[in-house]
Amino acid sequence: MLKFKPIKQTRVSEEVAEQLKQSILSGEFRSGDKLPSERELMEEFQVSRVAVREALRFLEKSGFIETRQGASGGAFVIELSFENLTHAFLDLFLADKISIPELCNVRLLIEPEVARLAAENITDEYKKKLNDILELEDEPVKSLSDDIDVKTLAHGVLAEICGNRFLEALVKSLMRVTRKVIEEVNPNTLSMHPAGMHRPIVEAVIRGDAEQAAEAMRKHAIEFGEIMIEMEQKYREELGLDTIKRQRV
Amino acid sequence: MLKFKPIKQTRVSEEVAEQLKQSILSGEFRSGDKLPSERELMEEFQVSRVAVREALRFLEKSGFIETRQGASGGAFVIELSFENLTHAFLDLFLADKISIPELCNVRLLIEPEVARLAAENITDEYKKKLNDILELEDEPVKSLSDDIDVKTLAHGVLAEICGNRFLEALVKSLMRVTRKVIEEVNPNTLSMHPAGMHRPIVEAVIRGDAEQAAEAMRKHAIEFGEIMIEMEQKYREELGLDTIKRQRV
DNA sequence: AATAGTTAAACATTAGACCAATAGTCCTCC
DNA sequence: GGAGGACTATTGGTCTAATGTTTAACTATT
Repeated sequence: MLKFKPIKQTRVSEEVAEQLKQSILSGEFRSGDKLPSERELMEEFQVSRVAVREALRFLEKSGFIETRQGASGGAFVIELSFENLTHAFLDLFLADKISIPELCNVRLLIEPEVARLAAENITDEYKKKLNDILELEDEPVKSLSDDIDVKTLAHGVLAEICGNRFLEALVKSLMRVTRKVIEEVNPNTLSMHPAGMHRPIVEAVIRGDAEQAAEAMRKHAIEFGEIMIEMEQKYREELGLDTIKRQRV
Repeated sequence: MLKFKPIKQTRVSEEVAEQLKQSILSGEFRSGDKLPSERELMEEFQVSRVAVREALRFLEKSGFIETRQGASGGAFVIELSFENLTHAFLDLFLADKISIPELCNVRLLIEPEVARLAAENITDEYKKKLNDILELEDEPVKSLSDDIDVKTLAHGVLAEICGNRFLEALVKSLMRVTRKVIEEVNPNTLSMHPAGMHRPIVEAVIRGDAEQAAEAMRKHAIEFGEIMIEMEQKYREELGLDTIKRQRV
């Protein structure tokens, strides 16, 4: 009894994209390198330029390359970032596959651990940076955007300190999503919480007190979560939507 | 002094994609609906067919639509899944932006909490399902693939029970990445750990014992992490690569 | 020396044609 | 009357060729 393999029907552009992706991942092309021009690729792969372009768009959306127009332009390999992670989170959120409480509870789970690790791995260099952040946070803010920038900074730096790049990417992505949510739901309010609210966390990290850092972050995350949930309920009331049930970890 | 706004230069296909995406997110097109054909969209947007196609490829890659060929084919809106999340994780991994220890440590952080929540939210219906899983795990396995399938099942169901769709998506994505890593690094070994190893976790969840469930999962995650790290080191030795330093949470 | 114009390389977009897959219709031949 | 096959229309997939746009480097002019 012969067993036939099903014909896999793939798009030309997908095969091209796959080969290029492998080339990049294998190190044949490194960050900063320029891929061959569309016309060269077209000859090499023996496909039309349209196919090459679709493949390049795919790689671009995946975050592997960027394309520049004009002379000395082309497709350049770039360092893969966690941009895609952020987009994936954001899309899930926009499509109502994730709610604000669910988002906040995940942050509540992750961020205290990040603070704990940061306290354990803190270096003198980062101590200085954290001190600068404390000063920044005490200054009066001008706009919501600036405010979020500063508030974001503390979490981001802690994530960098924690020594786990995966956690770092997760935290930074979650922060960006949170930011987008705030901007959409509450674009007019200047600030939702008093200045210097990260002080207890940051100070504990600087001291190297892991337990205290985790506990302070936990408190902060809970408080922040409450604010977010309230904010959303008010928003939904304004729009006449159903309010949703609270959920806690 | 007049202030000019810089000309925003966006690709045609991106604008088309953006408008279509908004239409989908706003509910104008729902899951299962068919978007207009490429030729219709081309007339409506007043752009070329190539531009429309690039936009559709983007939406397809983002997980919003799928395209079918032939008569009564076209671009159909589908339910957004966490597929993208998985790809984002996997790409970061393939590009060496995430290591196995980092991955395992994140799982070690998340999964015990999932087990705890599952124990708190367990229903009779899921109790039955978990009992079935226990039976399945006791059976002898035939292939690595089947083995992973079964092992994966327990984690996945717990994630479903936990009541936080974001956590569920994260856990399932992390599992898929883990699976890919195992398949790449250790394609020949049948099983890495004894059958029925999820029993303590699942039983605790069925009992509704949150603390015990979390603790059992923690133990399992640590054990599993050790195995993964060993497996990788052996793999790297075989290939003559540098071994990497252990890292723990 | 600074500015303005020119050119060439590369991506961006368009138009039109043809191929391939698929569902429905119709038609012929038992 | 029914089954199988041929035909057709629709729709995505791909290709070719031409033109537009952007950019950097070069050149000429004042």
